[in-house]
Amino acid sequence: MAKGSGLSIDSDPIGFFLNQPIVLNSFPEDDNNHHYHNRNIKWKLGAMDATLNRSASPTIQFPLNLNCSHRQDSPPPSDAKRTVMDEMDFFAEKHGQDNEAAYTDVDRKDSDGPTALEFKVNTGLNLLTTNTSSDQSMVDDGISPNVEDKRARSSELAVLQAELERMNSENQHLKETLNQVTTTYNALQMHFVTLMQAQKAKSTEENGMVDGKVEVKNNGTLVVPRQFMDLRLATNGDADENSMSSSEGKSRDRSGSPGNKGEVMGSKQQFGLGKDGNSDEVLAFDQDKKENGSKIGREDSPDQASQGWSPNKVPRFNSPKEVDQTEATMRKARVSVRARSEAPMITDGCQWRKYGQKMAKGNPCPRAYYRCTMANGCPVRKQVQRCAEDRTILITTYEGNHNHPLPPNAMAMASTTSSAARMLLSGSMSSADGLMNSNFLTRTLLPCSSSMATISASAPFPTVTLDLTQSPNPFQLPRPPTQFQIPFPNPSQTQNLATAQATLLPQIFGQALYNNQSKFSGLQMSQDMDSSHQLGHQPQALEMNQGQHNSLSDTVSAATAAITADPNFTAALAAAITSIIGGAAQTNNISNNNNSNNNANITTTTSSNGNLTSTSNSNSNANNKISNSSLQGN
DNA sequence: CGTGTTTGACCAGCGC
DNA sequence: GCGCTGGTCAAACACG
Repeated sequence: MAKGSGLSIDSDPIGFFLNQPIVLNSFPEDDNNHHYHNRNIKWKLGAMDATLNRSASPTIQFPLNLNCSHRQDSPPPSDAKRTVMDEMDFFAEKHGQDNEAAYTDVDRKDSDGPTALEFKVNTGLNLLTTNTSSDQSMVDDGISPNVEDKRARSSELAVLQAELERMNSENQHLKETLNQVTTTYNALQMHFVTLMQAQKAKSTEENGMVDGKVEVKNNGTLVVPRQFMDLRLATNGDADENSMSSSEGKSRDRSGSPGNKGEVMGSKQQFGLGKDGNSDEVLAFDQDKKENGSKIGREDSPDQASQGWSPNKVPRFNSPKEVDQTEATMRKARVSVRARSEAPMITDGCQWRKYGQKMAKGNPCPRAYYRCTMANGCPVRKQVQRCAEDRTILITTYEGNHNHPLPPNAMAMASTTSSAARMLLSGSMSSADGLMNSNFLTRTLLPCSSSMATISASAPFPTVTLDLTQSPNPFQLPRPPTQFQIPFPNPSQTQNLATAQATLLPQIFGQALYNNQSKFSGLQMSQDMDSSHQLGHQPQALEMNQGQHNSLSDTVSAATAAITADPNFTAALAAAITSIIGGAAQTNNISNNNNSNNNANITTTTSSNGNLTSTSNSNSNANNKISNSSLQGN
């Protein structure tokens, strides 16, 4: 099996081009949609400015503005109503009907009239008119004794202004995000085109896309690699990947000339994405390998491979500060999946190469280290270790995001881990406090606390543990009581069970969004659209529900975004879980479903020991030496 | 022969 | 500085 070089990824050149990290990218795929967002943003900005201006004006009545500003829940206005309404509705794109109800009184009045344009202009005027009754009294009363009212209004006005400013900044942020997405989208589109062309020309040409320089001589098009890089850098997810990969610093240095490698790596990594099936790119990679003189297995192409995932390592990327920070954080984020499995590893759809094994303190079972080999520079690593307490439980800890397309059956786990990691990071980013992470997740995932996702704020890196093992046997999970138990289908094989369960997690996260459309509908829409576009068509995705699959990663990303932004996400998540509980069985096409009682638990706890739950004391003397025994014990 | 695994050695961070 | 530990490297080995 040629690992690095070819694999079978070729089968799906483009389909999985979008990985979690790029999720947002898809969103603009639909031109209409894209434009739509742009418009919204502009509108919102414009409206806000207008509002501010108005507010400045002595004649304007703020109450009206206020109404507008609070209409976040309202849906996107029809074109006729765009003006002020849009401002509020940026997030509520989907809620068509609600909008109507949400419109301010003023708007309603205006809306009565068919004239759309007038609204815009009149909004201010209307305000006057509208408020007239009350306000005018005030104005007229300039003479009136209600000076206090004026003061109250002025103070209110100040508040509103502050609010507006806040929203303005928010809009700015959104705008930037949109730009990124747009950029990404363009890049992807270009890449897609390139790939298509490459496919055609493939047989005849082995063009030299070496290293980062993808000179598309033959195709006459783009600098594919670069675009990818941009993509990844541009998007959030990217940061993850980059960060992960970049983190590998030190060890690499050891093996190879650090200087050059670092740079080379950078470019290469990005190319890693290129593997999507473009044989050309793959070849390029191989060449790189040879040049580097490293084994294939060692993807060490100095780049990524070397970058161990050890938290200590310092990112070498030249990426922007932001990225660095993000990387630093992402690098540390880990997602641990506890699953009951007899197999040495749970099937997550990815290809892994074992690069180490050693005894870990506190666990008689050796810990195995794996590296993703689906792409040369894929920074994803995972540790597999059996639970000391219950050897039937396999603990798989993932770190990093794949920088390459994933097969359908790998998407589930990847999405799950990615989303969990992002959630974790989202919390950390906002709080910048490790402890906050746990709190955040606790709040988010398990408002009530408990056992499905375990968050460890201790340890060098934040870790989220998704516990998919809930067993009927009480002893097996010496864990806190389960708060949410999501009935997962019960595949006949334990291994599948783990995967299957993991598959649903993203849905849960994503579902929260759906239940919280008022703010995240925008993302959702994009996702939905994406799912149908996703650069590609992913024939392979057929195994799972296609739509489900396609939207999976997107949904996860959106969920992450939601978590980050929405303080009320907990409620949304709870609702999502509730809904999923009802429909999980149907939505998930996991075969062999039985109605058994297998449940997946998300536990929120803080382990003192780092990641996984504190295993007992069994053998504290474990040396670093690797024992060949038995991780794979079965 | 190519690929993946094993495993002793090495390195870095951390606590004492 | 020392020891412990986690993580990775890379030569040797195994396998098809």
